[in-house]
Amino acid sequence: MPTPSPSVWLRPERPSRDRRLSRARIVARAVAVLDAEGARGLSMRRIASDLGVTAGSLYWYVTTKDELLELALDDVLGEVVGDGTASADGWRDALGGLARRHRAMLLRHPWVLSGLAGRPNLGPNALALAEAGLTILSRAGFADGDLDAALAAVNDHVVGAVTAETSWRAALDRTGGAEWREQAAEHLRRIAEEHPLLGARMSAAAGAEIDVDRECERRFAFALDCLLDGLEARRPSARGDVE
Amino acid sequence: MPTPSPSVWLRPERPSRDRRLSRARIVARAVAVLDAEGARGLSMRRIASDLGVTAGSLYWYVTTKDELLELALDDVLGEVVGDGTASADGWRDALGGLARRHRAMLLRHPWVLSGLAGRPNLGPNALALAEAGLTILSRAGFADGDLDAALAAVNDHVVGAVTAETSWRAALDRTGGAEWREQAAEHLRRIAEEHPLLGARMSAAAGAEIDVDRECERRFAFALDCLLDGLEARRPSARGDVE
DNA sequence: ACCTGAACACCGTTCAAGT
DNA sequence: ACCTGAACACCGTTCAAGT
Repeated sequence: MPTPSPSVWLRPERPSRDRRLSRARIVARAVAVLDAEGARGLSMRRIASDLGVTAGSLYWYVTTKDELLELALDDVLGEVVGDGTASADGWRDALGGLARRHRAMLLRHPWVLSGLAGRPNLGPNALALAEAGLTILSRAGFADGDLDAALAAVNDHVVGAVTAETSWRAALDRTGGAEWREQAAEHLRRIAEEHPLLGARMSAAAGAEIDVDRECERRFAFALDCLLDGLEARRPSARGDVE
Repeated sequence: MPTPSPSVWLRPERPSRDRRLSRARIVARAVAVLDAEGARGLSMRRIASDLGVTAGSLYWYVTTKDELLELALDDVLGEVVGDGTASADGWRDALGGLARRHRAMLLRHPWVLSGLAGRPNLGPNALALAEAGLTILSRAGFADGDLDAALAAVNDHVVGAVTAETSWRAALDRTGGAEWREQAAEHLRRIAEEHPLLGARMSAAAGAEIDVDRECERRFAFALDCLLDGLEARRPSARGDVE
């Protein structure tokens, strides 16, 4: 505590500029490392050395690496709820846009998915994202249990789709090397024998030299349209829907 | 140690003699440890000591811990494709049943989700599961790109829904202790202030002392029904649909 | 209050050496 | 062929001690 003074306001703020560290700086560095090198590249020691500090000092701001990951998760979730949220579009476009921005964020930070599973997710940005979705759906007429279920349906599709996409990309990255083309082709032949439909789909994809980006977007939009159609059919009323 | 390759499945297993270890025994032990203690509890040294062997010896059968996780993943995927697959039900019940068994498996082995994201998934059971889904949808009349997209839609929903469920459970487990009831209530009050809709939904859930199992099942079925409705609407023809 | 330095109890992986 | 034992280069976390 600094020397006492007649009033807090007569004394300048604590010399906080001397602090080399802060929770925000640590989280920002963690996100940068995760983006650049994935979950494997992240260690407390790495973050500390990037910040010119000892590993132990991080624990002054963060109780555990797990907690740091929770903070990093919520940090990037902040990218989803943009200013486009309050648009006056119909509920379909509004919710679809939210889902697309959510997906885009997960593709920018794929490490999020590897930590989402068993981890609680109650940060301010996660809550704001949920509120944004609930607002759209509530205006569209959903309430009570259907409101929860409708939002969950769209959110779950986003994370499921991006999970599948990153898994597909990982497989392509590893078999993409020229050294493995022969092996991969042989493996594909075997697959086609035992699994005719799958083999046909895989060779169709290989033959068309498919653009993975576009194909993933197409599948994402397909299921999203199915879901939104389903929600539309179950939409009870149009309270607040001025259109 | 075997030569590295892009995926375990592109390389035959090492020939066998009488030996204390085998790939199957190692994978079985890994799955058991993962089920009992989660991904954190798994280490090469732990598996080795469980099998009465040194850590280094595992590398005779497996090139890397990552590859072992690929094998463990496919191992539990084998639980999904049961004998019920070839039932003569309509395509809706058949596909829905497959999705439900998939979900049940993921709930039994929640560690799968934390490894699904960046990992290739080309094991025999993953392929068999895909073929089963393609068979159902193909008989229902889907073909080409819609066939892929329809299967992806259902699969993605399964993994997204279980991801959300495990995350919810993790949050409940941590705030469930009696010491945190006060803190949690205060936090909920704050949430309700800034996020009225979310706050309302959360206190509705808390007030009803909601059964998480049932609620998760309900949401899962809700979105699944939306998807199946959407697929039905997009179903081009009924080739092979004798009904 | 904030950070260092060293320590503790772990990791995955490699590899010569044994059998 | 299969496994040991020891080593290497890491981890997350704690904590007395400094400033």
